[in-house]
Amino acid sequence: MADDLELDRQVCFALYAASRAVTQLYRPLLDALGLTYPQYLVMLVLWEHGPTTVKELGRRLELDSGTLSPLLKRLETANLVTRRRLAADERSVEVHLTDAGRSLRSRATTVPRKVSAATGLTSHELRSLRRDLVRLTEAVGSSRLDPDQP
Amino acid sequence: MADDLELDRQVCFALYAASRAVTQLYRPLLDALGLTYPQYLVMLVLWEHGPTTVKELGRRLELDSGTLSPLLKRLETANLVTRRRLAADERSVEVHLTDAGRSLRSRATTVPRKVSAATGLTSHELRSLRRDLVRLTEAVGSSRLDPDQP
DNA sequence: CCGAATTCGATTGTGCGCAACTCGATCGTG
DNA sequence: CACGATCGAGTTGCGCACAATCGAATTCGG
Repeated sequence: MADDLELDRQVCFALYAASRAVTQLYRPLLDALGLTYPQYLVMLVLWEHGPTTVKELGRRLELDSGTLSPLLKRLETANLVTRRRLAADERSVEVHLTDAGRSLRSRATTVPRKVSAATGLTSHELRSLRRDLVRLTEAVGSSRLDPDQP
Repeated sequence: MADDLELDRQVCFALYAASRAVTQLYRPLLDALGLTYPQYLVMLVLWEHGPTTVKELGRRLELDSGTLSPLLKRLETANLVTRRRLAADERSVEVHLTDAGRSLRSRATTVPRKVSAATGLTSHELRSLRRDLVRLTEAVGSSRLDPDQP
């Protein structure tokens, strides 16, 4: 019905708009570090876990090599990471922080607090929002919608 | 601190991942209609409100002309919309549905129900999630973070 | 072992998002 | 009315996302 199509903009569009708005919030902070938001996510994984294969980055960030390969190439050009093939499995590439990549961490520590303050939500609301979003992502990830089914 | 950087992936990453997961959920349904998700949003506005200027589409969808102009050109090539300058203000371009664009609406009516069913959330949870997302978007939209401020 | 299937990463091509810019139309002020 | 400022679209350039494909390395089944 027409009503369904009007209502449709409610949750899904809200999610789409919120995600872009938050990315915009990060932009000036990350510009100062010379990073984009996806690049920042990669750096977060490397800061937290150390050397990580491309496959593992893809698993943690839910991104594929078509996104990660050129992104990592740009981080390498920026002298923040290096890549090397694993001796144990020459198919795998492990991403390592450079000294510059490691030292960038200290300049990034103020980012999360600024962002969460700007959201205008309490930490309780943020936690509740996160829980719903994770549930949504998990439920949606296991669905394969068929356009011909009801 | 290091802890902050780990926590940072919590809400913001959840939002980023959920948004992409939901877009993936739409993809097979919209592929059957020959639309991308942003194109579908434009069609929703046109189905609901009729002829709309590019500026008004941008206001409703929070997209700028750099995104909308090429998107509308593709919808025009697909024969779903036409564009014409307003006589009253030659700067403005009004977007109109073609007959094919109007008739696509009936094939889109099943999309919202399929998507909301696949989210695995109750309608109450979806409403609560939407409310938080809208608040987040509004709070974030009025913030301009300065990398040099605390 | 050995050939087929799988895995990993990179590449290609398309379509956003968004900043920065251009250009013509319009508006505001003197 | 003149003219500088502003406005609305469009264009350009860059960096994702993601589907599809490729090639090399590895694993698996017979």
